Amino acid sequence: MRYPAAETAEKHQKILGEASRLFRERGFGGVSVSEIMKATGLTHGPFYNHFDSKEALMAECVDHASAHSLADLDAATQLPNGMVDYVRAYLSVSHRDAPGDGCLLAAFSAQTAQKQVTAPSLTAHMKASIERFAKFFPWRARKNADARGDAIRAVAAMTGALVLARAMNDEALSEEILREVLAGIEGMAKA
Amino acid sequence: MRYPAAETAEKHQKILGEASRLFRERGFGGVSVSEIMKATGLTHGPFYNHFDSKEALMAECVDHASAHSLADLDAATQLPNGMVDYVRAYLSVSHRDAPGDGCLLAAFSAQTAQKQVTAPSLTAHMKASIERFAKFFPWRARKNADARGDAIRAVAAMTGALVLARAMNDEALSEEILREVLAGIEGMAKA
DNA sequence: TGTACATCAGTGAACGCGCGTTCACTGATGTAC
DNA sequence: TGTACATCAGTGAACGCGCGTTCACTGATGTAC
Repeated sequence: MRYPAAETAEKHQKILGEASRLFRERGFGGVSVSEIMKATGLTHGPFYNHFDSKEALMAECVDHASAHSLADLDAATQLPNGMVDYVRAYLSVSHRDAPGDGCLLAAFSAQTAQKQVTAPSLTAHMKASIERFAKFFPWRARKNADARGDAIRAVAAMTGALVLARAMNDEALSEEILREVLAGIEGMAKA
Repeated sequence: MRYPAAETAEKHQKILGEASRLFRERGFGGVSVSEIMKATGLTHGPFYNHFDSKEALMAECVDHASAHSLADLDAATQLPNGMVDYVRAYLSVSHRDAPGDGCLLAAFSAQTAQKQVTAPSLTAHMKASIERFAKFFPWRARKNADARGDAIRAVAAMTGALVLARAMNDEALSEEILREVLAGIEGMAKA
């Protein structure tokens, strides 16, 4: 049956949101179109009223996650101590345990089978993250400061720590990874 | 037909080697049992003469890759400057472009759908890597040196850099990530 | 304002396909005598 | 040493299943008059 015009756009966003969450939790191959539509509260048929294919959805999901994530990062740049707090939240147990709402670099970077679909957005997101960190993280002042290099090192260490912490089945080690990498980045900030 | 006894063990190893390579290149879900057996030079049927299931093969593959990888790392600990050379090779373009022979932490850590199967081996591999780095990497001497913390930071940064470098579609940025993270770790070594 | 009709998102059965897995069969190898 | 037979890894067709995708149909909404 025909539905109110406003609902169509809403449902498109609902599908995107659910898919973005599920894909980050279980990977692209680990979630079926039917499952995404069920999470949205619909049957699988109308999926193709909204997206051309599962692959097209994946691409939109990476962009969707990137936009939300960058909004959080941009908010952090405007707060006093916001960037350090951002890193603390990134390397927290709660972020580790909530991949569905979490970092897209950690969730999608290793999905090599879909690199063709994800690489453009992941690359753009990486560039944006490096820029925000280079400009807004309170690097400890020093001669010839290399803010961009430090930003890359911080982002790589954060992503690696999160991915590794999620993969461990030893809680103490998992938390130690998060804690030690956090300490290293905090050490790069002004006292 | 029946085959010489020695060939059976050889074929088991051949399957393991091919699967270990393919899984690292394309992920567990990106490679079928048939494809692995074809790479081994057989039809898919006898797979079950060697392994109980695809899942059992995955578990053996992670162990197989870990054993080979730790052998390389242990060799590096015995050479003068071996650990720094190991990090250089790890953060090289050739390692980035050869995931099939490369780091299992980078290849398997983000395969969250298979965590139950991979976590024990990945955790053991992470612990072994941290220990080797803490003990054998030539950390710049200082009071109250925190070798274990430094080792964790180095391994996390290396893994993150490799995963991110592989996910980028911008060659200059990809190489910059490898180069900057390498510079950071080299800076932690004695001059 | 009221009526007749076109629209189109949602339904749910169906499609072809490739997957992991099974199995009856083959036939050279290893073994018993 | 020679013969008869049991072994069992490999073959390739077949299985059930869930996947991504398609489609004829439904029926409340929006529109034309």
